Amino acid sequence: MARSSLTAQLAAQILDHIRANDLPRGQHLPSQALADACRVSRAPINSAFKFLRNLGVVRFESNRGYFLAADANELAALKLLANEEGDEDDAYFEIAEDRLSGKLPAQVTESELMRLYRLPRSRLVRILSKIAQEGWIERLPGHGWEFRPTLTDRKSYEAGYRFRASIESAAVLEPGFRIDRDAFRAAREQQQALLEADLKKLSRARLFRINTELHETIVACSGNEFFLDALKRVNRLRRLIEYRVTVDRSRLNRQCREHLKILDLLEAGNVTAASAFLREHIEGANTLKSPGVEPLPGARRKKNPA
Amino acid sequence: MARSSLTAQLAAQILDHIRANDLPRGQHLPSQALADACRVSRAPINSAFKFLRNLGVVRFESNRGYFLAADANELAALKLLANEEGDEDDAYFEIAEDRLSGKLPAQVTESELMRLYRLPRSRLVRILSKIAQEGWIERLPGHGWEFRPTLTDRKSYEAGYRFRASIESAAVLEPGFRIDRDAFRAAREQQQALLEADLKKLSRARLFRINTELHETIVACSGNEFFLDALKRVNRLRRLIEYRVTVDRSRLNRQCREHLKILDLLEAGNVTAASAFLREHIEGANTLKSPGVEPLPGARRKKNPA
DNA sequence: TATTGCATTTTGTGATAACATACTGCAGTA
DNA sequence: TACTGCAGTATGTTATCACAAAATGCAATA
Repeated sequence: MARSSLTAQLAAQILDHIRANDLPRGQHLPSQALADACRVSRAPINSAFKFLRNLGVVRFESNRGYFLAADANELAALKLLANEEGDEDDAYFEIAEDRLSGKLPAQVTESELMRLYRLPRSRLVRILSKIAQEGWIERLPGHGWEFRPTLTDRKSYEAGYRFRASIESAAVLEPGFRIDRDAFRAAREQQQALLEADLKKLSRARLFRINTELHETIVACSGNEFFLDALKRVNRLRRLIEYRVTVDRSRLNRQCREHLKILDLLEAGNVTAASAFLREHIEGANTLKSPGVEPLPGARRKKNPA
Repeated sequence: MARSSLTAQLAAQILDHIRANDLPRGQHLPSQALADACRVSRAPINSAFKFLRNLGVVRFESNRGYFLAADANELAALKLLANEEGDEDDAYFEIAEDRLSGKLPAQVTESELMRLYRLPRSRLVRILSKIAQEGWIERLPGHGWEFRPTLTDRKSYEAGYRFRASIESAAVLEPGFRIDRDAFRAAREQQQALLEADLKKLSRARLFRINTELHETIVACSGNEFFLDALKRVNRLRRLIEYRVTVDRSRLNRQCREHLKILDLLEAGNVTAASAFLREHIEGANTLKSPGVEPLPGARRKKNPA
């Protein structure tokens, strides 16, 4: 189920919904209610239900609809099912990977990419637009696209850290900053769990996700969507790069403790201290990591003089 | 020439190039050199030359190519030709206008928009992607798109100001901050000219552009592309909104003087003071303006209970 | 020797049609 | 009365084709 069909997405969303509301076994699940919650019509919801029925999550009764066949707790294990890496297109990651590893030159044409990744134009264009929006590719005025150094350049990597330090420390000082108690509690539990868990066993992807989620949760409390958007944008880029960075797992323990301290400071209402500490925390993370990212050749468009 | 054909764009770029390099009358203009500079092949460059020949800017000699028919100074007046609002799609502005004025509901479908604006799907999709990237529309999981409140909400407007204040004041403190002397001189001249000009005669669009250019010039000096990108993103949104805001022209004079003071502080190497003053400057601009933006009805997807 | 001119190849766009998917309203059912 | 089931409609996706635009290589020329 790697493909990002609407059905799979919705199935995951339905599971989340069940867990979030802690629904009991046997609970009726009206299509329309779910449809409203997911902002689609009943059709794709029903399709997702069929999918979940095959998994034994829900039970079907003719003319009565779908009913929960297990309670919320029993579904915990299913979380990973369709969710890891979410709604992202596979080809997107392939392109990112190939660019980072240098397989893709700096300049490419659409048809070249269509051939390479066996994509229909529509999908490719959507992916390229997304990448352009993330800032690491650019449409040339004539034909073709050009990768920008953002992804592959060491300096950009560090610039991203400084940017994060700035906006995150500013975000907690926003006048509209209000702590989201539930989110904070969840974040705290997650960090605690991390401290106790075997850090060596967690995948990089998971570690990264937990880390960024914490930071984004904090910035979301600012009530200023511009800060949150900006942070999410940097993090989307980082997600691609951090895979190639050697994770210093010995630092993770300290990182968790710092995260908890930030939550403490914020909950104590000490936003000034939290702001300063956030900055330190982020800048510290940068200087200690050593990205294995080298500048890429970046082939010129025209023939090079030999 | 409202359409953004590559030819027109390149013609404008060629004029810029001539002016920037202060080329003398009679100068030979090799196609390939221009093509390289503009990152396209000779074909569209030649097409742009043909266009410029009709305007009398260049002269043509068989088998020898194009030659400049006037010197750089004489071209000053031509600047406005294809340049005002640049490479933007007209339909983009229509959609923005209709959304801001409430003609477009919160939820729309692609074909609805195709009909309304007589656009082929490809162009519409490109526009919508751009808008999505700017953050004021969002793809629904099923069919259709939903406008986000970013554009129409008063609180978002103010959040944007605070965000700008944060990133701009942080940007000048970046370790890589280096003043771009040429850009600073140009900016200074422009502000001076503004002080002396009849402020009532300048169009809003022009005032806005000059203002944002100054701020973006400063942030560009930070050498950190994340700050610049973030600023540009907010400004793209602001551009759409500020058209509906009553410009307080009595404030423009003070604004110019503040701009000059910021440049002074930076050139004196006093980045700390510049940073603080930038923040004041931006936040001051916000509290004094009164946007005529009201929250829009934002029609629900499903039937509302009466 | 650098540049143009031109023919050829490649790329991207718009239009159209076939198909899959999503939406909606209403009759039927618990 | 609230929901499902289903049929009809609308929407979006993919494939394909013809055409326009851009890129490229090479002969001709200053």
